[in-house]
Amino acid sequence: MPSGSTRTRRVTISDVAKHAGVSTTAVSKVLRKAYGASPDMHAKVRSAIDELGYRPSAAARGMRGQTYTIGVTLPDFRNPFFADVLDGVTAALAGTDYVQMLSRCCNDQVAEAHVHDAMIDRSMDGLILVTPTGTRKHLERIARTVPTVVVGRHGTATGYDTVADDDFTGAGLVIDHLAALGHTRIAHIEHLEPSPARRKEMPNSIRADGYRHAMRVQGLAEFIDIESTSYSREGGYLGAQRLLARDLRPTAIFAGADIVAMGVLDALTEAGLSVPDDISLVGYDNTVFAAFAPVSLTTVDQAGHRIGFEAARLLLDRIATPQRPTQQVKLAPALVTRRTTAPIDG
Amino acid sequence: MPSGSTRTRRVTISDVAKHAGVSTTAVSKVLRKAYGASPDMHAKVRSAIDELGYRPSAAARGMRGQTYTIGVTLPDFRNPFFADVLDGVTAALAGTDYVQMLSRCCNDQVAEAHVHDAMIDRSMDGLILVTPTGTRKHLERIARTVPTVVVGRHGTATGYDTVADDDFTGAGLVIDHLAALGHTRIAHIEHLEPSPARRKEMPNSIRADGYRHAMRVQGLAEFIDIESTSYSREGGYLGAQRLLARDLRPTAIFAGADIVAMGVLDALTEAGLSVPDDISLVGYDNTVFAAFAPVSLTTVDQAGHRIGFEAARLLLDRIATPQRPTQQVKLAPALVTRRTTAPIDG
DNA sequence: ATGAAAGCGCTAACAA
DNA sequence: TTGTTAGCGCTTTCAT
Repeated sequence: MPSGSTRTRRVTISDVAKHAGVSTTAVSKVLRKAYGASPDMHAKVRSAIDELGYRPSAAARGMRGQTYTIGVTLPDFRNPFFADVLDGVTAALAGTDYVQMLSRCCNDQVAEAHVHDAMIDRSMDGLILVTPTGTRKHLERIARTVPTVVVGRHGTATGYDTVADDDFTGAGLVIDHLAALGHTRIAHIEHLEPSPARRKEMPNSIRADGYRHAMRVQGLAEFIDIESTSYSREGGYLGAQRLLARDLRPTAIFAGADIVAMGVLDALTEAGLSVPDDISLVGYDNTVFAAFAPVSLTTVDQAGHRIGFEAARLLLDRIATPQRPTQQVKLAPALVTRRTTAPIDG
Repeated sequence: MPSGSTRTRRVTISDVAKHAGVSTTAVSKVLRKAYGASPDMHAKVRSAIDELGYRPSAAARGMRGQTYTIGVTLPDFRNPFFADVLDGVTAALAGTDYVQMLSRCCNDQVAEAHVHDAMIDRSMDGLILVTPTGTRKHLERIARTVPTVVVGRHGTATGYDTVADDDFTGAGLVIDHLAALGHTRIAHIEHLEPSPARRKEMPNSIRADGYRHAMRVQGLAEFIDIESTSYSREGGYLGAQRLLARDLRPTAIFAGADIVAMGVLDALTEAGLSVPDDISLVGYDNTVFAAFAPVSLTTVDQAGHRIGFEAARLLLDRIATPQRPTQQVKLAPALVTRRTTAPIDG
């Protein structure tokens, strides 16, 4: 709000039009690179824009056309994996007129819905929702309102595109690796998924499914052992404590996420157990934390950068062609072997 | 953009007005809790809003009044300290009509300016800039356009409020602690600040000043030893490597930030040195990473949550009273002693 | 290829 | 206390 004394009126499209001696329509066309403006017109308008230091008001644009704003929602700013995703989005948006604005979703359905609403209220042109917790129905409703890409959830939606890591395969990579090292008592700490409907979509559930499947394929069905807590440091700590209390404790733990592995390490340190001598540990995400030398965690790289890049690419594509059929992109994970896994008799 | 088939027109203020049998002005007043609407009017409008599921368009609001959007810019999403700041902002905004939108600033003056412009273009009501790298002049210009609070920079500005940790004192806490443990060869890894103008404002420079000052006070002037790299893991790694190459290597390292300490630990692990037996290490920020059991880093808590909270509080205050004199809030840091520091002869 | 004019959904003077 | 009305800065028909 201009406050009389200091704040000055913004340069508007009509200032530019007047300065260039053309109509506001012409300026608008140049701004949007729309059809119907001669090279001459372009030049005149461009220089007027530069001279006056004009910048279009996104608010005003939003009332009729686009705001050139992409909204991105994240469940958590502490998990460094998401920073990789954001980098990918940034890379895909570089060179376009689009700007990304972020919000945290709080891992809570109501708060999440508010954030989505807030972005829609602000006329954002498209949304990238990273591992949202909302119901399928809610997501479909959002997607009906604004072009949307959902990251990290599986399944085929009718209204939005999805980009996800192939968590099923990723979990398999972990189990195969541990089995090859001679481990049999391989336990898993999962993020509890209370909603049966979402169990088919959420990465945490898929990872647990992949764990079960791979254990069976390896002939280790009888050793399947899952602790359900949450993808958080506390969840890892609690899950590990319970696993250590078993009569025959596991020789390897597959934590569903690096952040969970952090909690596991807290518990193991406390119990005086060393990794990998006493117990092997694998995470998931390949966050910067996993690469940290004193930790050096074996984990699964799910290519956060590429996930973000693909999501943004799909979104721009959908903004341009809202009618095209939805796409599901699944990216292949890769095992990153470090120093928290060792042969069983090593 | 509505695409004909599926997307439906949004409910507008006139729909609500019609439904409630009142004027749009009345609805607007109720929305803004403005003066001049009877309780009766309130009730009628409220129920119409609920029945129709109306939500105001921020774009339209932005053209005349407020957008109820606070823009927050961060230099880096990987440093978990900033998550604490964001939590504080969120806490202060809870219960208000304001929503925060984030953007990364990339630690680059040009990119940063673009982000600031993007937020201004989107008619945000206020900006919280967390450790921006721009010049003082640039910041003053932003503040002349929109109410602004700058976090993490020192000095008295005429146009914007500031909230910062007392970095000078914080560095002193570290040196006093290490000196009390008998250390004399205490080295520091700082973030290089090329601009002389900003050297008086940036937290990194102030921490280095505090280090020098405290060393002198402790009678350790001759041992002052600074490596200039950057506040990043790579910076810590590089700085530590250089320090370890000294003829007489330091017995303690004060890393300017926890993230730097991470890099130092990488280098120490690589060199086969153990902490704190071979060398003591202190960070700055008290991020979650520092509390992580296998690390257990002694560090300085700069109360990120309170910093964010105060910043948001000041901003809302300035939005309400643009003319009030600027304020500088400086928060006292506290040393958190953990397991990376030990007596020199321990 | 260009411009005039209508209108997007709100807020804020002003009138009643 | 309430309603009428004029824009805010753009985009978009629709003439020319």
